[in-house]
Amino acid sequence: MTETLPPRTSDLPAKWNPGEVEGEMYQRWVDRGYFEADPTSGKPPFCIVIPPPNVTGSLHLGHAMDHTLIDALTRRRRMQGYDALWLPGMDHAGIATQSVVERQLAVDGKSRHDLGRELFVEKVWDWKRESGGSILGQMRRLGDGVDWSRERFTLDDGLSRAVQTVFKKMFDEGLIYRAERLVNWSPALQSAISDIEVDHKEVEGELVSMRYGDGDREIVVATTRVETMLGDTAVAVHPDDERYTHLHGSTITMPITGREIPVVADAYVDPSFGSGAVKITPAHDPNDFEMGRRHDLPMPTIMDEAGVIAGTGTRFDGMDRFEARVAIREELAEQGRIVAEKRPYLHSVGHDSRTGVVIEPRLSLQWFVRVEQLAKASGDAVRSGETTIHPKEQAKRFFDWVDGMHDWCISRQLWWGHRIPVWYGPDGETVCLGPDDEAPTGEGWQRDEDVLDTWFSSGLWPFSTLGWPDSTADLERYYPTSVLVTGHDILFFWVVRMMMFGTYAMERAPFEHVYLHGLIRDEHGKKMSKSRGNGIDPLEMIDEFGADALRFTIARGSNPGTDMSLSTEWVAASRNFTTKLWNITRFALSKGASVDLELPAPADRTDADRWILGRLREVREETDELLESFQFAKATEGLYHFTWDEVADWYVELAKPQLEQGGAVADGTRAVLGHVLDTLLRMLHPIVPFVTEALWTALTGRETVVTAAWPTDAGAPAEPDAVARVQAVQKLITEVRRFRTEQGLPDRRSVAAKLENLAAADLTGHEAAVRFLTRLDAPGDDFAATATIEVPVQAGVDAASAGKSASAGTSVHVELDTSGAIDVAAERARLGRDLAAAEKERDQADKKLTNPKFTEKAPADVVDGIRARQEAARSEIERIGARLAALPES
RNA sequence: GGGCGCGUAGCUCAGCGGGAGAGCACUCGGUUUACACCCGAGCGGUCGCAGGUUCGAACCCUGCCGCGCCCA
Repeated sequence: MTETLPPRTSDLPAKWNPGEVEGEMYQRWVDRGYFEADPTSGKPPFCIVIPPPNVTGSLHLGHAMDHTLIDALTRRRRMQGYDALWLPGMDHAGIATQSVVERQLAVDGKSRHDLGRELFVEKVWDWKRESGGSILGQMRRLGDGVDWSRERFTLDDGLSRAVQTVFKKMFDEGLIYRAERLVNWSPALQSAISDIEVDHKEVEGELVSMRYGDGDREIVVATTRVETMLGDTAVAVHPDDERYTHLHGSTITMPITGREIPVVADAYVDPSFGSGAVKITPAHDPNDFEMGRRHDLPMPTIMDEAGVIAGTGTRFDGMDRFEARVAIREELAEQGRIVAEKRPYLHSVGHDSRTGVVIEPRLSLQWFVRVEQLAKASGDAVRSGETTIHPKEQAKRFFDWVDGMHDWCISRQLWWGHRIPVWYGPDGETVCLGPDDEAPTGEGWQRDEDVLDTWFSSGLWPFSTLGWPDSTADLERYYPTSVLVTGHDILFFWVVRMMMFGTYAMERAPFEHVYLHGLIRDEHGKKMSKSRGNGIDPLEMIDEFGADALRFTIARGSNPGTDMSLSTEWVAASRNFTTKLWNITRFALSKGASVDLELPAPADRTDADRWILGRLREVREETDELLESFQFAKATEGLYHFTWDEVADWYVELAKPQLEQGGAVADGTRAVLGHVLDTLLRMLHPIVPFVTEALWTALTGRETVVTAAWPTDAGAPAEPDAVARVQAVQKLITEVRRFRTEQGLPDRRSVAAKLENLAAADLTGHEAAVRFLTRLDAPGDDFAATATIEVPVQAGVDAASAGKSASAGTSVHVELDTSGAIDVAAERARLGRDLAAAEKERDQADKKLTNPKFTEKAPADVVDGIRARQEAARSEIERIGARLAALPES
């Protein structure tokens, strides 16, 4: 599999230009079939189905987030030796897609009715072929490692068979029924929609109190929707409300229509709200509908599908509902029937989430899924642990939803979608057909006109895409899928439906894990929206910074349970990271780093080698743990800091003198560099696939990192003494640099220095590294120290515990010849700051240690730790005090 | 109204019982043969407020204030 190619070291350009490389690289991955699953492979299966994007949609940051995380999971599993399948596809988006084509027709002044159903649907297919699915091309830009050979579409033949099969099964088992109900009706779409497609928003309306009836048979009712009075068929009062007892069983006369409507007694009415009497419009309000059923009231519909008043026999027929609201109020006012008006009156109103139009509850004949049993099975799958929801806080939302779910209205008054497979016969027959049944052809048979909610087919996605209802090898192997990754805002849309259908049709929940990520917001945590103009186009980010930079930003920000902020600056910072990775690899290659060299034997490793190999192992283990628990942000952050702060800033720098040294040490350094980068690039590959592919193939001369093995044994056990010595060296270097900076000694200016006490500090052999990284020259004959830095190092502490020479509290002395007087004020200030810090440290320790309760009750190791800190602080204070005293008067 | 979550450096966020951290921004210095998409050094915080538990609280508990999301 890893055919060896000639080393490409020399091909590595000075700069990483993602835009020039990514497209071609992606195509190569696809051509070589890296992303194709193989059910015959004998490897363990791992499967993720894409949360199907909408065929009309284009890639936005929400997708980018889904896809980055899914791709990271899938690529890692592939490297771990799984037969990894990420199955792509789209849903047909009934309403959205139909609307697109209807808008095109409208340009020519036509409607779908001018074309007729068959021709219109053909037109939509034409649109889909020509313009639909642009998101698929955009997924390639992101680097999605999907199996294109298994791409599916909810309206393709196989998935349509699945829809019809499950519909018939549910119909036959009484889980799907048709009924005249009050549904959420969108006058804009002229279709029913389901509960979750309705957004409830607070709006400023009006509360109008008006008087019905006359004389001793009058009653005051209040409403925010005055126009519905045309459809009132009763006034309800509480049975025990003495104000209205005399009216029970009688009728009152309606204004405008002149109809006589009954006064009914019903305990649902809250006598303390308003007048205690409620107008009842059963065909236009859910509560009134229930009341109407209880009292067997007539249910006249007073509007047409577009929300225009119709069939009331009043002059308001033909008026839009909002226009009528005003007109009727004005007429009632003229009649002196308006008792009170409260305006603005803040109340919650349902809106069609797609068009923003106010929902008009409408009495109509629709198809419903009886959800009780399905919802319970879904809840049980999570309760039993068959499916685990991450983060677990989200499980409660899931339970609340499935436990209180209403029947699901699945019919839509559209043409684009899966047409309901029910035929009505001339003698009132109702026949539901499966996909292989012959449709009745006799005289008078008619097929149901409606199509199914798109989410009916999306709900089958985890198994319909794998071949169900046929029992295919893919279905057998990849169902249930391993993980579903999606935004927490989608929980009720896909996740619940997929869970319901999976537990029903497959008798197994469709996912082992559900990972719900947060949403992407702008740099100030605000929701991105068109109206705010703060949206970021992921494709523009890819153009400007490369796909890896966008992916890295998203992965780095994706903390479970929280939304993330994103801005151009942050993507730029991620791009900087890929550049850093590029440069350290390029440096290593230029110095002959290789994966083919043997790591030096443990005894031959330098402290820097031991340290970085130990850190590599720790980071690898942490990364594994974090990725297994969907903690993408922490895993990514850990790799970022390891790469930049440890490998680049320290190991690469410490490697320079080692390489300079030549011989076995230099060879060992080349091997360690090769090993560290090999491992690091593999670990980063799932997150930043492109740059790691370019670098890893250059480093190793092998074909691809996509199918390279995930590191399982890289690095070496941590060696505390080596770690301590490297930390001591780092501290020493930093202190010298501080001194140089504050004394205004430019980096390039050579400063002669003597380093003393290195041996006592257990730092023998590190002098070259210290000199190299602090630009300190060896003392010449004319050396005359003008300043001294004393750096307490703790190298000996760990060495002592490891049985070596104890040298706790040792300081390294650096004597410098700055060729002139030093800036005493600067030095005094620097020492003063250090002294204050040490005194604060000592005071805190003193306070604790003089508190007998602390020494008695706190664990011994904590007390010991504080003692050690107190000791260190005291000697530091003493040391600084001496230094200050030794400074010349300023 | 119910539920969930969040208030930590200028901004965005980690930390969730024993030494206040990161990225970005900012200041100063730097044409160091991997990198200015960079390097080095720094500045910056009564961890929302008030109580409580504890030897010890950013972290646990209670209340309050402010904010976000979901559901009704």
